[in-house]
Amino acid sequence: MKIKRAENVGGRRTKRDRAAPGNRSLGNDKVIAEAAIKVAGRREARMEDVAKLAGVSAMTVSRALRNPAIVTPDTLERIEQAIETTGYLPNRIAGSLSSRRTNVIGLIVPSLRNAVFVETIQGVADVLSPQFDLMIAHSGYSLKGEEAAVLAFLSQRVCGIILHNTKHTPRVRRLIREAAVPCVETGNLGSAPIEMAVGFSNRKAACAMTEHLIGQGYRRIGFVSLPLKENDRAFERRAGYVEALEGHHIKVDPLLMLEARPGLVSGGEALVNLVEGRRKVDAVFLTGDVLATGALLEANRRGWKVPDHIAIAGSDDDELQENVSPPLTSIRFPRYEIGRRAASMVMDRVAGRSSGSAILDLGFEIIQRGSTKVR
Amino acid sequence: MKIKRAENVGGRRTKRDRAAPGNRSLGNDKVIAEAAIKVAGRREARMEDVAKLAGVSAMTVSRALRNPAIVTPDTLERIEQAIETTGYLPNRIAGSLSSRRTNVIGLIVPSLRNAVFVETIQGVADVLSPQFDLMIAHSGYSLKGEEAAVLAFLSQRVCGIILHNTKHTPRVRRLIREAAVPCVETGNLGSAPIEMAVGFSNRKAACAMTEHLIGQGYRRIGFVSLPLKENDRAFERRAGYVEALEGHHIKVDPLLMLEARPGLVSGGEALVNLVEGRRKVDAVFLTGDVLATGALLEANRRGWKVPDHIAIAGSDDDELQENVSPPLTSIRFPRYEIGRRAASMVMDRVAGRSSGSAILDLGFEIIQRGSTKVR
DNA sequence: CGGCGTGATGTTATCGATAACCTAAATTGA
DNA sequence: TCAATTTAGGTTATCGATAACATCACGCCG
Repeated sequence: MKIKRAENVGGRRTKRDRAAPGNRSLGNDKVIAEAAIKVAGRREARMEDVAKLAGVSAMTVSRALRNPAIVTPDTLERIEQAIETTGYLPNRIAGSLSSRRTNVIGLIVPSLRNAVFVETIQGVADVLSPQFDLMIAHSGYSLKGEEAAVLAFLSQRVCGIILHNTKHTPRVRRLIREAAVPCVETGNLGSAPIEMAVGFSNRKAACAMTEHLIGQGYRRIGFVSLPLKENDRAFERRAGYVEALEGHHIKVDPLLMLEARPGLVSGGEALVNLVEGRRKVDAVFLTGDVLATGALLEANRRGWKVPDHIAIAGSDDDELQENVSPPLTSIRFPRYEIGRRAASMVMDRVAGRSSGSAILDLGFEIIQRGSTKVR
Repeated sequence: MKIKRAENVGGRRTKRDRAAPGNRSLGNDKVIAEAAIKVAGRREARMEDVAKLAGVSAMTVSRALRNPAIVTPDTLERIEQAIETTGYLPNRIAGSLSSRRTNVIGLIVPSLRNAVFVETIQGVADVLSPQFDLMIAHSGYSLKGEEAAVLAFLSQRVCGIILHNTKHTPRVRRLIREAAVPCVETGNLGSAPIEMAVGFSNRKAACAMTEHLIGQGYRRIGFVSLPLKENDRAFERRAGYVEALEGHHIKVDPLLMLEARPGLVSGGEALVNLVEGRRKVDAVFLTGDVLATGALLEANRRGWKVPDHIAIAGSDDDELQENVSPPLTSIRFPRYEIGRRAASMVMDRVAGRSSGSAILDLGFEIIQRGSTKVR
């Protein structure tokens, strides 16, 4: 991709070239130039080339591309023709520098390995294209990683940022504010957003599920989440679980609260730990990744009757949880919709169609299925 | 983001500004300027500002940022200090235009909804960052969609392209060749790549699985794939299935070959269609998305013994197929590794560390588990 | 001791587009 | 009918960095 600017051929002319034309053989120079062009391949067409061919100025070509309505149909056609024959491809880098505005939206997710983030990405991508381009980075679940990604995006002068997280380093908050880039945070609603936020309350959702279980008559309810460290989602969910228990005057037992690494196997292990542990449990609420599904599959393997021996509830409902046997009681978050909304909020702000802060709570749904019994 | 260049404040000075300073009150102008700056917020620092503060030229700052080793430690420190106090953030748009080279790699996948593509993306992202930024577009499984994405990427002047697909429109092939952008195609190996390719042969893999089933004693083997239209992966896999049968002189029965939409439910339906159809079947090979898992879950729901009543084999092995009961016999493709390799191939080419075409076959693995019986 | 590489830094022109301003012809309207 | 406005398009300077070349001060060596 990198073409050496050999001999200034077809490229920049230094002052000296013009100032001292006599310091070398002109004829010879031209020969060298043509050879070099051949070696480097045909130089790509610029707007100027298109303009010349169409008999107009570059500015008119620029206008024709961005707002065809303001040029004469006749001129427009000649320009289109010229674009065709030159094979011209607009250079958005140059356009962005000049207009001080890109059409790239930056999106940062904790990881691409986790399907729940991907659903949101798809929502974002569906709404953005084809008007905007999407740049994606992953933070690796770390705040420092997020900061690095934000810095990279700001250097790229993205015109908007979507963060799949609502917890950030102070520097990230400051950088985004100072750059005055439209920013939407998605996912857990709770703390004050940098600017706009769309998502749901993990605390409320976990609280609602726990209350639902209590409502079904369960009293010894285990809770499993991903590790709480630097994971505000898991943290909030546990808070919701505790809140529900306390609200119903059920003792909160630390031995019933586990952290598990992501993965099916890990979910199964957590279930076994709880069921075979020192405390009696009648239901387990596993939240995050595929923990609940893993728990159910493990219960099936061991022949534990679900929900009679042990009830299992999950979160982040997906097609899989719906189709295992018995199907899992779960929480459905509108992840795809969150992506779509986040994208349109950024787009609106970029286009100047909205301003001010905004928080959009899209809620959640408790879905009762066969893995917990109905009173 | 878009700041109006009001009154030329702090911005461009037109010729007239300099040529006719007398056409307005200078003193007043300055007041307006300061007011406007306040409204628009502090103007962002440029390299020039940093340079001035550090008492060097902009070029030295540029050098310090890109190759710190070539500036004096003393100068470097002053520059770092100046960057700190000005809050300078490099403008990569400007840098890219000037150097005619970006640090953005474009990646096009059919869809983000499908986990198998995401695994490759993660591989790409892990290798690319932090040196390169990643731009992602989805084609929506259509060749025209891919073409649009390629055009957008070329306009952004990405320094490399990774296509998760090996079938393209002629225009795409031509555009990428003409732009001379390093390009890697991932996934199905078969046709001649645009430049480089890394992946596996879907045909060989499906053939191997079918032969494996034949080796286990199965003779009436059903085959289910995603719809073949515009999906070279599904197409190739069916070809491999047919090839294996023919190689063993087993009659190829069109009634045993089904196309199914993606999704667990769809896989279950396909299984039922085959098992309850007019033809006897003793094994079904479902390839693509989560069809095989869906089939197994449906068999469990109906109480069909797997593998005694019906054997089930899948492809695109994942943690889920490994953990259902019975665990699924499947094909494992090194998707994450493919992403990593694709990324390094592009990076090498961008850095000029390699050249010429390359095809890398990372193969596959047949994994025998409980859903098919062992002879 | 003078010439000459070498290493650190400065100067200039340029990358390819667009904002802001400008002009001339066409159109309107009173 | 002729000034006022609109329309279509041209001109110029600029966005913020970097490539290529220029320079200048050393230190080294024969």
